[in-house]
Parts: sequence; C-alpha cells; structure tokens
Amino acid sequence: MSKTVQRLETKESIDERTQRVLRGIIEGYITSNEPVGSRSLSKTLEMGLSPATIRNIMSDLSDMGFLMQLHTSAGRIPTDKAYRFYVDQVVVANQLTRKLQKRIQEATQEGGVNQVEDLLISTTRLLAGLTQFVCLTSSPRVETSILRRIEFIRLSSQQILVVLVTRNGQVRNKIIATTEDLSQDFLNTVSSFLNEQFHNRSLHEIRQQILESMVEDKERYDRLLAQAVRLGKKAFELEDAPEVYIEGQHNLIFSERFRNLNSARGLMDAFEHKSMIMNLLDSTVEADGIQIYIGIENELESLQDCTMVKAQYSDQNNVLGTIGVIGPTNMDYQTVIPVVDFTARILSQTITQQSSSCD
Amino acid sequence: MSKTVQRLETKESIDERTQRVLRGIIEGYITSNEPVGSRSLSKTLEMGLSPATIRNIMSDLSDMGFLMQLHTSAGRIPTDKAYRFYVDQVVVANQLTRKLQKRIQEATQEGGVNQVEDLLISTTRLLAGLTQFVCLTSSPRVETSILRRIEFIRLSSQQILVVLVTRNGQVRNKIIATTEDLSQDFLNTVSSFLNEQFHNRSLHEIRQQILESMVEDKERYDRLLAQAVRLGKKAFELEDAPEVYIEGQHNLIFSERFRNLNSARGLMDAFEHKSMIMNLLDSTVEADGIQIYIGIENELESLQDCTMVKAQYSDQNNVLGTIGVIGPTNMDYQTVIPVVDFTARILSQTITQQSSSCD
DNA sequence: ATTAGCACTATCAGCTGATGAGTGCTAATA
DNA sequence: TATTAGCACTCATCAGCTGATAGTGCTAAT
Repeated sequence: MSKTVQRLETKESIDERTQRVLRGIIEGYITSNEPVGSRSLSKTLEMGLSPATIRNIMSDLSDMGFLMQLHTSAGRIPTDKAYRFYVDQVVVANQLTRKLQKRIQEATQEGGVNQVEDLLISTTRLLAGLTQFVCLTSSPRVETSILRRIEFIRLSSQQILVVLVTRNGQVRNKIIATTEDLSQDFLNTVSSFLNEQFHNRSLHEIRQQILESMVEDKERYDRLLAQAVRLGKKAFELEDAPEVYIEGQHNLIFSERFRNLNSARGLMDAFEHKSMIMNLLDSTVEADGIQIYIGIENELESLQDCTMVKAQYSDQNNVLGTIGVIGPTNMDYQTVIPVVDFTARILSQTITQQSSSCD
Repeated sequence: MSKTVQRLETKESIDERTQRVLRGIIEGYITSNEPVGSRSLSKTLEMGLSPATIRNIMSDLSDMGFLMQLHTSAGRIPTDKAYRFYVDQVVVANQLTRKLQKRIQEATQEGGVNQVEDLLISTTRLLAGLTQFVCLTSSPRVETSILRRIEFIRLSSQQILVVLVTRNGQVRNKIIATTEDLSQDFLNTVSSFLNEQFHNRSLHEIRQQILESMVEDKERYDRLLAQAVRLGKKAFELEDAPEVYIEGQHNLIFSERFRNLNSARGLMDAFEHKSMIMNLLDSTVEADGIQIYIGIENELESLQDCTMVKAQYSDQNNVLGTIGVIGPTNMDYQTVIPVVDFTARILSQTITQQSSSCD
C-alpha cells in the first residue's frame, strides 16, 4: 500500500486581499489558540473591512478548504492546508534574537563524559524547554561512524570487554564471551593490530572486510591474525540499537497548547516504540534543511493532530541523525522553525569540532 | 529542624468486631476506589450487622482518626492511620502466584551489554508495568563498588579514555586530558600496575590510598609510579552522578487509580530532580526488608497523597541500592508488597550471580 | 462590491428542583 | 445493655431551563 498523501498543495491562486485575511486568521489562532471570528478579525486586520465582508471572504476560504468551524456559532480555525500555505508562502526565515542564539550555543558547549551522547541529551532537553513541546533526537548510527580506537579488556577467563570509540566521540561497551583464556598482553597486541589495520574506516566497512578475510584460506593465518579476526568479528557485531532521546513528554499533558489534542495518550504510547520513532525521524526525502510535516501529512496516525519540525545534523562528511520537535499544528512557526534550524546547525558544528580534535 | 512525624502509631486496642469493620472499609475502598457507606458494607461484611450498628462503629472509628468523610453525605474513606494499621496488623505476606513469579524471573534474566544498568532498567520497567504505578530504582553507588578492572586508552595526544569496570558489572567511561603525550604501550603498563595494586578494592578505598601516596615523598617515585598515581587520581575522581531510573510516569496521568491525586504535576516535577529522588530512595532507617511510607509519613510534600513501597537489593556483601514503587494510598497492599519484595530478592540474586562469575 | 440588519444557532454560566446515597439521633426492642 | 428501625437532615449530582454572548448566513440597501 503506497502512501498518496505526502504533502498538501497550495498552488491555487488566491488574491492578495484574501491571502491577508487568511494570514490574519492563522496568526490570530496561533497567538490566541481560540477560533477567530469575523468581528475581532475586522479590528485586528486594520484593512478597513467590515465584519460582513470578512465573513464573505471567510466563506470563500472555507469552500477552498483553508478554514473550518468546530460548530456553527464558533469562529473559524485554519485547516492543515492553511498551515501548509502559511509555512510555504508566508513564513520567512526569521532571525533569532541574540539572546536565544547565545542560550543555544551555551547549552551545547558543556562537554560531558560520553561526548556525543551527553551532547545530544542536553540539546534535546534544551529544545524541549525552549519550545515547550516534545523533542526527539536520533543518535548517529554506529554503523556508519568511523573507528577511532578499539580495545579489548580481559575481565575473566571467559569474558572480554570490548571498548569501541568512534571518530565523533561515541563510546560503546560490549562484553563478549570466549572459550579460550586470553591474556591481557595478548589482547593488547590484538588491539593494536586492529587499530592499525582499520584506522579511520567506518564500522560498516570494517565488518565487511573482516567477513571477507574469514573466507580466505585459513591456513595462512598465524595465531595472532586468527584471533584478531575472530575477536574483531564479535566486536563489530553490534546490535545497532536505535538510540532515540525524547524529552519534554510532560508538555504533552501539562502545556496549555496541547489541550486541543485528543490523543495525548496515543502519542505517549507511540514514544515507547523507539524503533518506530527512529524511522519517523530518519525517513527523509529531502537531504538538507528543515522539514515540516503538518497534521495529516504525518504518516503516523497519532501524529495527525500535530506538526513535526525536524532538521538533520552532520559532521563534515556525513549526515549523522535528526533532531526535531512535535507540537500542535497551531505552533508559532515563525519562532519554532528558526529555533530548530539553528539548533541543528550548532549541533553539527559542535560535533564537527569534536571529531576533528583527534590526531 | 527535626522531622517529628516518622511513622503513625496504631497501638490503641480496638476490639475484634471494630477491627473487622475497619478492615472491611479499607478493603472496600481499595477495590472500588469509592467511599464506602454503611449499607453496602453491611451487605459485604456478612457479619449480620445492620447498617445502623455499622454506622455507630464507623462513628467511633472516625473519632479514633481511622476514617474520614469527604463530605457529609458521602461514605467514609480510610485515613493514612488506617492504612498503617492495615499494613501492620492485617496484611500477611501473601504468596505470589507462580505465574507472576515466573514473569519476574524471566524479565530479570535477559543479560544485556552493560550488565547492571540494563538489568536495573528492565526491572524498573517491569515493576512499573506490573503495578501500574511509578517505579523508581537507584543504581549502586560507584563509590562503594569494587574495582574489577581499569584500563587506559589513548585517543589522541591530549586525550585518554578511562574504562572502569566494577565487580558487579558496571562499566564507566570517562575522558581525561593530559598535557604529556603518552603511548598506548606505556598506558598498558600503567593499567596493569593499577590493576595489580588495587584489585578487589572499593573505589572509595582506592581514592583514599592514591591521595595518601601523593603526599609521600615524591622524590622516591620513578616515572611509571608518578604517572600511575597522576592518572589514577584523575580516573577515580568520579563525579558520582546519582543514577536513578524512573519508569511508568505516564501511569500518574492515565491510570484511573491516581485520579484522586491532586498534584500529579508536582510529582512529575519532583521526578526531574534526580538527586532528591536518590535521597528519597536511599534514606533508610531499617536495614533489611520492605519499607512502606504511607501518605503523610513521606517527608516529600508532593508525595503525601501517595504510598511508597521500597526494598533494598544487594550482592553477597553489601546493600547496593533501592527499588520502589509510588502509588495511591489505597493501593492493593496485599499484592504490591510481595511483588516489590520478590522483585528485590530476584534482583539481588541475579546481581550476585553476575558478580561472582568473575575469577 | 460592500455593508447594515436581522434571524438563527451553539455554547456557557447560573439557577432550579428532583434524586439518591449517606449520616446522626432517638426511641423501641431483645 | 447492645442493637436496630425509623426519620429528619445534608449534600453532591444531574437534567432541564434560562438569558447572555459570540458567532454565522442571507438579504436587501447602498
């Protein structure tokens, strides 16, 4: 089954005046979180239009599918299509205030123990705090990251701890079992052999190469090489656990802005399925810049009352992961978009610095 | 300022019949989550007492502080004092069903990469799921745990990764900065020196000893020793971050049983302060067995509508941490208490097995 | 093309009286 | 003397009604 709805269209031509009214309604609803009626709009718009005229325009906009009413005697609220129009045609990359820029930069500077992980967690928390929404971040696939160092540590006669450090500062620990009892000295030799052999290669490549070596004529191996290959194989067999950081879930429940949302519960439950969230974040059509999914544009059903704004972060070479927020469809796009954008940039910058700080 | 309220007393002598009525009310309220009235109680009790008699008894119990009314025409509900009576005098260590026992045992068997951490997380999640409450677990203080292995890994000319493995399988990574460029070979020598020196000592002891060595006459050191002490000092300077795992927070909001609770928000906020939670869990008067804090017996204000049931877990030698649940005061004590108790036991057992599996 | 005027409608807060669950008190009973 | 039946009373809840409010759509006048 193929998904047809991917992105709502807003190609229709709407005359200038109608656009201004639509925009007024959208912004009114964004700021007040209340349906907006013809009378109040007539005042705020300052276009010298009477409520009656505005009602006519509103009626047209309803016919075009930009507006809807919750019930007959309430004001109108924008549809997803309206937000799409707003985001595409109206919102211009607003500059962030210096103050906000500074705050984001500071939060991403605190170096932690587990460099990337800590950085991602604190950034995720920051973004959740700034927006008062839920913030999701996918961590870099260990898969594609580049080996900086591998080391084996003997724990017992049957257990060896593998420590794997990637270029961008992720540290992975894994305990593997052995049948043979290997001394720490021997393990050190194996470590330095592997480090030399595979320096600056991606884990994915390395695994490939190890598997190839295994089918080669085994007779040619000396003991060192044989063990190195065997241990290496186990070490690089990472169950590439999809790591996702989620912060600000309580905003779903306590924030006023989410109050229209009928299924906070459904979303909460969805967040439990990390791998699904991983897909959600990393399934990306466009390569670069910010991506916005409004209401029904989201594939995930429980997300269809929300808007997701996300951006990818990367080091100097590759895209590493995605950071994004989920908020109500009537979020303040003018602010949220540049905040997410800027945060992703700073994140990329920080990670790039980190990974280039090795030899 | 000293805390006076620590534990409610229930020493007063209440005659048999009154006790049975009280018990009936408590259990009625636990099962229905509704105030219980004299008429319905007269039926369920099957003691051949008319509602009027029961009313008299209820009135006495109210005077004694065991019952209260939300408003005059509602039934009565137990006070914290009543639950304390119930827990102390009535609840007997109910046996868990085989099925439940099995489920707990299975959940604690799945060995992960980071042995202890993964075990604690999955156990916390399990307990939250079983009880439908919030479950909290404090991880072992790295402080007191025993060194199994320490290793240094050269990342760059200025950076060294310290890998620290404790007896019970915690792995800690930390990056330290150096001014001097040390080769991996040299670091290996340092590692094995430290491993030999400090095998099976607690991190706390080790730190003490290193500090003592430092004040000794520095002239006597050779280069190895000097570096070993210097690196060791940095390595064992752990910012003993209070690790707490919290699961099932959404139960606070979505579970029916919490609906009487006025400040779910306050609790959620409290959970953000990890160090406070750590205190809450680890401040323990009695050494052994299960501990129960009912309503106002909790020091933390936002907890005073709740009951906390917790138990410590340990390896063969020491108490390592605490696992506990927070639920409404009218929780089903008959089940919750043995579940927490059993889980803590199994947890201890699993950890003991793990840590004894080294050489 | 715009607007004023009017009829219509849904929601909300506030009031009403009926209902029912539960109590406390008193007098009768075993 | 302990128990119970009876009765008056209290209070929360609920359905139904009210007027006020804020919005619409339509039509006729400008």
